[in-house]
Amino acid sequence: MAKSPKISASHEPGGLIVHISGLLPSLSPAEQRVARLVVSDPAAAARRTITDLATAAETSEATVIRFCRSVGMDGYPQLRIRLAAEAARRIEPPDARVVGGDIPPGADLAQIIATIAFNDARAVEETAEQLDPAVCEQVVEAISGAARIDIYGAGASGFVASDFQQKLHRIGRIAFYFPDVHTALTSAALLGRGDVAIGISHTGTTSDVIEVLEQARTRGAATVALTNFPRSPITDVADFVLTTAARETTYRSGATASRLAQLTVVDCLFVGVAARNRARARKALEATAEAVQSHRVGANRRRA
Amino acid sequence: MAKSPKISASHEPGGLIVHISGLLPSLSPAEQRVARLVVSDPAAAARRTITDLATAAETSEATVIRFCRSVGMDGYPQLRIRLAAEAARRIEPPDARVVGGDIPPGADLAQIIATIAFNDARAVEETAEQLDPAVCEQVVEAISGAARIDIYGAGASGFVASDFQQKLHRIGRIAFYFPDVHTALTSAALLGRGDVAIGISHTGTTSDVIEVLEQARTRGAATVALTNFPRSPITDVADFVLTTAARETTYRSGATASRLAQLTVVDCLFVGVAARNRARARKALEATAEAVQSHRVGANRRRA
DNA sequence: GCCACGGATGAAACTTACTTTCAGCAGGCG
DNA sequence: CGCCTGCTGAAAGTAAGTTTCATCCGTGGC
Repeated sequence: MAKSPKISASHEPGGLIVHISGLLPSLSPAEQRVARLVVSDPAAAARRTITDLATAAETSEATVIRFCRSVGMDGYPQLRIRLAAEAARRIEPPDARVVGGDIPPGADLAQIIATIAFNDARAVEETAEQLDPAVCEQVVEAISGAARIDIYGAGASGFVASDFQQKLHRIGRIAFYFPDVHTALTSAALLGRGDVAIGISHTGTTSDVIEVLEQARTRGAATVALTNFPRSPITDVADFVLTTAARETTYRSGATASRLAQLTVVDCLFVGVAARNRARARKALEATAEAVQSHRVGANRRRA
Repeated sequence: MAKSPKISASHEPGGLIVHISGLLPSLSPAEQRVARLVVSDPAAAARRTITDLATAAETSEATVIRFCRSVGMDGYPQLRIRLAAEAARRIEPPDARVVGGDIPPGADLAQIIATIAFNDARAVEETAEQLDPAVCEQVVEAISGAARIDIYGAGASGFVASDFQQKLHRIGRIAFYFPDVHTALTSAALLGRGDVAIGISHTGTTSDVIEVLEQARTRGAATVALTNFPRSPITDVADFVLTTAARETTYRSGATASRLAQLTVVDCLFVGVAARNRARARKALEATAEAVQSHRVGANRRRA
């Protein structure tokens, strides 16, 4: 036994494949044939049955088992699983999707999907990373204690504002959203100390939203700005500034990345508020879910 | 695909786990127990023998096999290998953020943010992975050639529907969204061959949306469903099925993950449509951007 | 309320895959 | 030349995976 009673650790930490390659010369001829097959295409080997692999290596099943033991595995099934895992790991990481990049003219849909998803996911992750928990905490506290919450947003950001309003409403907070500037201004004029006003604007330059937020601030409400640009005008009228981290999206992406980033922030605030009073929030959510139940039809189909 | 000449394809190239999550509600109770075990710890499942897994799921081996078939595998060994590969691919996120998991009661805001962002980003990525480009392509083609596009969605999905409508409108496509069922039904009744109707429902069980989509189909329009559950009722009335891959979100997350996933799909379709006629789309977008310019105030501040 | 039906389920029979045993055989050495 | 040693595959044995089938349970029709 040239190979074994040694305490050289059947460790093989990094790569099983590498480990096998290293052991190759110390294996018997028949086992080497098996090893070569395995090393050259681990994924394919993982798919084969032991008989299959034995045949391919022009040897018997017994030899394959011996090979498994030689490389430190308990048996063939274990080897198979390890191989599958190895093979999966060494799959090329996503190709050259330029972050924040444009979509090349010749791109097919699969590429488009990959690029968009990559950028969208990145926007969400990066937004979360740069969010200041301390500021969030303060905003959550303000919202939790507010008598009333006004949320402003125009265009695309209006969707997010509306979403936020709905969320807060569902857990029993008094929140409003106004699709119309004039109504919003009127409402802002009625805010006072103890109320909260939230303005959402990706660019931070939407005059309508800024104006309304400013009005709210004058009246003594705590103002919150949600924007992608920490130095944009909207931040001048905000007590608390929360920023998203969507890279400047090209016109083609439809600005969805910024939308997703905003929604993520909104979700964080929402969950933060809900967490402050679990019992009440849970109850409210269950009640609202119950309410739409009659508008749902039977369950999913079984089988194919 | 035993069910209809549907174009939705048992695709699942990206994530097997995700695929299983989506199918979960369409599985029988015993199979669901198996599925939950598998989803919650794929790596562990891969290590188990079929008998072992069956015991853990408090069921018989036969059910495990049935489960394998239900999710599109040939048998248990194949599932095992795929599972091992999947598990290896997803480099375990360092800390204990349970995917799709609940937020622990004691969590501070920083944890909440991290958890939410992680789940949201994952939903976006996984949705993109399992999207079938071929189906997308067909939908894009249908939209591009449509005389008119109706988009339906209720509640949270209504936001997405509305967003989609606005996007298409911005690049000069004739698209409509109806917040009200009656109006929607009326509109659907006026659709015909060459028109496209798109129904959005996370659960796939929203009767209002299904009803309207069915009406549209009867009138000869091409129907598209966007849902998280590939076997849900809405897919019965759809010519094309597009699925999102948001894991079942806990009540606390406010279902934002599913929203983001839907938006991502919508964005892909939008970009796909826009890419079909770059010049025209670009021009339209520039014109619309121009239009809101007067509602923007001066640039961002420099310095601190 | 009863019955027929269909789907879900696990026990058991069955098949296939994996593992062990063992005898043959090739090469090396006295 | 004969014996030993270690490699090897055939075949036996065991465990894992798969199929079949009887039972059970809920549903809807009469």
